[in-house]
Amino acid sequence: MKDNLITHINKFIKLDEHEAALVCESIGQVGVKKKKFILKADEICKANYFVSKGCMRLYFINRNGQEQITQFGLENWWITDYSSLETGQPSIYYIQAIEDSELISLSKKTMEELLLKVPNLERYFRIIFQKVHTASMRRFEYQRDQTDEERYRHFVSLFPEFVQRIPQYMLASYLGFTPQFLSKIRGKRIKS
Amino acid sequence: MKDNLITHINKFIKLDEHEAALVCESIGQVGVKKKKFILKADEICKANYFVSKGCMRLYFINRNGQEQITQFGLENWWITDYSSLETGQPSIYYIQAIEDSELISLSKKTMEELLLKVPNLERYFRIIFQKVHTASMRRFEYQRDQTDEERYRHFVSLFPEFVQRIPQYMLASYLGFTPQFLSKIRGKRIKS
DNA sequence: CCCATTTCTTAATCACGATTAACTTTTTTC
DNA sequence: GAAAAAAGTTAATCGTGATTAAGAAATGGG
Repeated sequence: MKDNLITHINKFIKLDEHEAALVCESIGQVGVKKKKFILKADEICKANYFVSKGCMRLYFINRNGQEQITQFGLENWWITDYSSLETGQPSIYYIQAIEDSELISLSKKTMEELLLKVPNLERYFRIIFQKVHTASMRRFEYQRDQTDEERYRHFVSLFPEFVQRIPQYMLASYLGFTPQFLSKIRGKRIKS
Repeated sequence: MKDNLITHINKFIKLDEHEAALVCESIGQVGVKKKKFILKADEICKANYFVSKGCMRLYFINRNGQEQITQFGLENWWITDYSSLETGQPSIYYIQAIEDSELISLSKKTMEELLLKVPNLERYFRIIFQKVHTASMRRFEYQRDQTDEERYRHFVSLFPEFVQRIPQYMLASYLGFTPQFLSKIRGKRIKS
């Protein structure tokens, strides 16, 4: 499983054997069963998690008591609450497994040490964050340029297989509307 | 003006004299008058820009022909369309000066060369992107947890001085609603 | 295989904020 | 300092998607 991360890193930078070994020493492996949490609100987020298998979700509870999914963590994605991880303040987020998953964990402290031992990894994480930022901008564009219905249809056209993997109410939450509305949209589709 | 960038970098990492000199050699300076553009839609974004003085805005035109501001670039912020910059594809964005501004530009090619000469900068940009990502998440939370009116009042309470610096229609666009609606909100406030 | 829980559907009513349009005020330009 | 352009206001109407509620279907655990 640790190989997945090494492989991923090697897509962006070149690690020599020694560096790869250092990375492997520093990281932990966690198996998470479906519906189990690795972070809950009011806890302090301890690590950054690389999803090597399965699927996670990051969400918070809004003031109406509804879950607001802000991110899915699929294979080869990092997932965490950076805000809590960086500041050491309690998180408002929950991170939960949608499927039985395998994670690689990298605690804040270990990450700092590892970055000193393998400075090359700064480049890896710089590239990852840059990609994440670009994706955020893209998502923002859609949010501003499309109606909820269009955004749903667009998402389905982009990720048809992923849509099958998760309950619809999670997709509705991620896209920013209610399950009832999603059901309404889908109802239309069948009738036409 | 180049000093502003060096100072900013030194807040996060330590550059020695030689490295600072290399950075200064690599970057360009641009003065931009109010309302002038450094990027327009359909152009390819050539550089990343550090705002050392003034204020910029990043926006695109949505399908209804309205400007959608996605980001302001204040002093000590980087601003660019990373998507176009990375892929070399035409941008959909405009980057325009809201005030007379001073920018430091770093072209893609030069940035790549500079990162090889001063690997330490990978860390700087990693940290910057991580901060940007955290800010995006925060913004997303507000988007999902507050009504437009609440988001406006919250923004004003966080950045009262900035709100004075920009036209209201730009703030409305940034916050994702119409100038008319903003006007309505403000009307309420005065009456109470 | 059955009961409990989770997920999805349908429909009626409601509210936030968009749209349209006309007008006022402020800022810029010459 | 006058004319033009840009920015802000107000009000009436409209539409998207929320809310509420009740029931149907699917899934899962023992």
